Amino acid sequence: MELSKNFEPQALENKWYQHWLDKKYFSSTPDGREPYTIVMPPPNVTGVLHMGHCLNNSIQDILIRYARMQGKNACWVPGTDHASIATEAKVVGMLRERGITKSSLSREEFLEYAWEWKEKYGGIILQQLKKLGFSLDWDRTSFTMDPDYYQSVIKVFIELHKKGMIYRGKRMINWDVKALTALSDEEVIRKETKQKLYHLRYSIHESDDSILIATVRPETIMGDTAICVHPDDERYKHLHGKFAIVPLINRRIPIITDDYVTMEFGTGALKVTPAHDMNDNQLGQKHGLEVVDIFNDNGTLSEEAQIYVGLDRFDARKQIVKELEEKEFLIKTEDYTSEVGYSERTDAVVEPRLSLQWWLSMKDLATPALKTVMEEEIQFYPPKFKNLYRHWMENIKDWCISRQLWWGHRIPAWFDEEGRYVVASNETEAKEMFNSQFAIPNAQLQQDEDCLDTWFSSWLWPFEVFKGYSNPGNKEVNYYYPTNTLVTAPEIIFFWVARMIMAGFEFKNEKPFEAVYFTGIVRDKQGRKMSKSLGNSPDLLGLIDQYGADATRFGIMIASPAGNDILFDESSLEQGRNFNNKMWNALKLVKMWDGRQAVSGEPSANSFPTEWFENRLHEVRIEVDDQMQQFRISEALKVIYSLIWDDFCSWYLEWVKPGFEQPIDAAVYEKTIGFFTDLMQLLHPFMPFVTEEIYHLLKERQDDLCVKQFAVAGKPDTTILNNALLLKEIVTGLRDVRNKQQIKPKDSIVLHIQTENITVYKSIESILSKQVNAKSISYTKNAVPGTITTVIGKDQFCIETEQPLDTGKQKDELQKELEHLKGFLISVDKKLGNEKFVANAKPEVIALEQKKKSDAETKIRVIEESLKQL
RNA sequence: GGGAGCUUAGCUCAGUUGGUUCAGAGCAUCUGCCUUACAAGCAGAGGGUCACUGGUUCGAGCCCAGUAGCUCCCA
Repeated sequence: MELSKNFEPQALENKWYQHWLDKKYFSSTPDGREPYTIVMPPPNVTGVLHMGHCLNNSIQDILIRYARMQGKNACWVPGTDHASIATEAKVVGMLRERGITKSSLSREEFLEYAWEWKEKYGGIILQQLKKLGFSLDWDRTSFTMDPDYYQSVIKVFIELHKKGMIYRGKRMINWDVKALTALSDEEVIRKETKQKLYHLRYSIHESDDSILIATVRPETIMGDTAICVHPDDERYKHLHGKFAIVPLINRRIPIITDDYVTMEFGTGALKVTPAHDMNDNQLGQKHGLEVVDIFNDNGTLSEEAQIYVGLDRFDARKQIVKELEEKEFLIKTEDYTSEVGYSERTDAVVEPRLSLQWWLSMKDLATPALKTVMEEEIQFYPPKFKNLYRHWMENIKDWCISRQLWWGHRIPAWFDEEGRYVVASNETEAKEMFNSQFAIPNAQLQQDEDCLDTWFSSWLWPFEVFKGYSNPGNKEVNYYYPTNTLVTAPEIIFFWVARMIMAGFEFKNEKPFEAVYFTGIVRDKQGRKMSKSLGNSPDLLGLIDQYGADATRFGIMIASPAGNDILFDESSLEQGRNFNNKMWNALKLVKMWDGRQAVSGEPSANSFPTEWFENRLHEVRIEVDDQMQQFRISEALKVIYSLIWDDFCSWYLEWVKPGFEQPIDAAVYEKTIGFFTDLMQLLHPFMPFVTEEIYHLLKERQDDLCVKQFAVAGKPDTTILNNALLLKEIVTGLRDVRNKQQIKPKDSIVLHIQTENITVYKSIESILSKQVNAKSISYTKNAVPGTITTVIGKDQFCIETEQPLDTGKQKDELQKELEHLKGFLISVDKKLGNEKFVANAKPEVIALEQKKKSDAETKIRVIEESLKQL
């Protein structure tokens, strides 16, 4: 069989993915095995694959594949989220391109377009995930607006309303004047913005006096209902209890005092506009101020403003500044920079606004959800996020669950013309309720126009993907719920994670998952978050084409410690690609031995490498198990990477490699194939394609690596592991000497070893001579004159070479090491001489120090002897 | 203003209850190699006052306090 020069991933990936699907390896049904369940954080239907998805889902795939290979019934559920704001924006955009405005359509017509859009584009991201080899149970693909799911969301609303937890309330909200919707705080992006601070003169009622206020929003003066100063501010004490006159509209407003005001800022006098500023609103409530709302929902001035009615807020600002200036109310303008909120979706400046919205009371929901995390019934990885979570949960605010959108779950509330309402699952039921509650038969009812916040549906995800709410107690939800692990980004810890935990307890009486693994945020080389607007996200599909899916997975995982941001750099994908080639070439080497084997008379001759590697595998298996249990996934990958590249390729294969055109011992060959197989299995969850391919090329097989079960790791033999460490150390040390003495790789040496441990050396002699190109190895009691001497461990090595010796250089090297050792010995002696150390330290620590001492002493003696010889 | 976190090699980061022979990896750098699996490679090497200052301890990169710089979240 001819193997290509390098590993070529492209064709293999599709082949294997299709094979796995055909074999239904990713499908799960409840059975007697222990389940291992992950529900995928559903990406937006508007989404296209980006680095965040790649990282997030790679981790999930690794966990799922690892669990599957451990014999668990692994179930990974895919799906998408309807994303009301984002999707509605996309649909509106699509309609605009076709020359259709949303307002010209009925709700039903609009939704038809929206579904059309969803059917066409909504599945793209799921298709893209297949490219990365993710082992999702596709038959379980869910969508937050699937019919059953939709009904569950509505029922949940009704249930919570019945419990009195949902209410309507006028609240200050973040209003997006472009999307005409309320935004949660989290959907508002604060940006440093250059503005102007206008100093305006308000005259005092029935007086020639006046007061200066400073504001960045002069267009809101028509909504002013007070001026507030600090009670201790000497400048304004004479004005306490008086009234000021709002310029241009001449409204009389009180001058109030509150220590909320910062005396040093601006003029120390604050105009209070309760309808249009969060802080002013609180101040207004505290002081019982009038509320004058001067804006329409699209950000234009309303009748209440009296002037400039119908003009946009920013145009109005310009006009008003001009008029204020002309009428000499504007005293001063200065540059000022502060944070302004922008809509995440439309980038419009967010308008704080009073609005009648639906709210969910959170206090009772938060209590068990906080407790379960604090008591580690749900574990956070890394645990530092517990603090953040606690802080948020302890200061939780009610959740505004209504959105002024059509795409989503329509709020099941019916109103009559007088504004009375009932919450019901349909209109018929609503009419009955109107009859019984208000004694109005056959009322004329109108359903609420608004939709529910998307998170109000996705918080049900962990159980509703198994129909745990719509069909409670069914076999599937009983088997898979609670799920095992949630993998998500820390930025949605409040939006989603916290709320899923609340929903779990509220509707299932049980936590939704056992552990939450928070990934980092993927940033570019300069540390900027990857985003569409910055255009700094790499083309992921392009990268997969270029490097292969395995290399892409490797590249993103190797640099991704739990919970820390990762700076994405293409060079780590290169590293992944090189790793593929390394394994591919190792395969080529091993395949060369196929059919070139001999049954050796003495199997023990070559037993050291195989015995060592077997134990090394045990050791690493245990380590990887431990790392995986702690979600130290990139560490686990690093350990496997180094096991394959360094231990297997660089050491083991070199040790067992036969001479040119020589046969290999058949037993060693068999073991080597076995080791290679074990390595591929260990790496498979991380890099599924290349490992499956090599698995099948190593040997004719009927089964697939994808579902091959891990054997239980044996107990490693430390003696042989330590002997190998010694051998490696000696080889490296001698190669270093060769390098420093400029002995050409092709020139052989004669090695004399002075040691008390000849038995160990005998077992590694042949490997040693091969690795350092030694013609012969002999053992000696005394240093050999005319040789290069080096000390490794406690043993002395004399290197005989035809090269002329540089004794000066040799002496310097030995001298340097001697000094270092002496210094070291002093520090160890000091430690051992310290009574407190001997009294307090653990016995094994003391024993260790004593070993250090005797080792150092031996080594010093050996070096001093060598120096004498020179 | 409140809260959280970070600062370890030129760069990006590991470093698990404080205790191996002066702190690890990848990339980058330097030296030598076309050695028959691999130059996308092999064999070596250099490089760090663990931000700073104190404290606890026999012992601190790790624990505590303070200082400086940076980042994020909330108001």
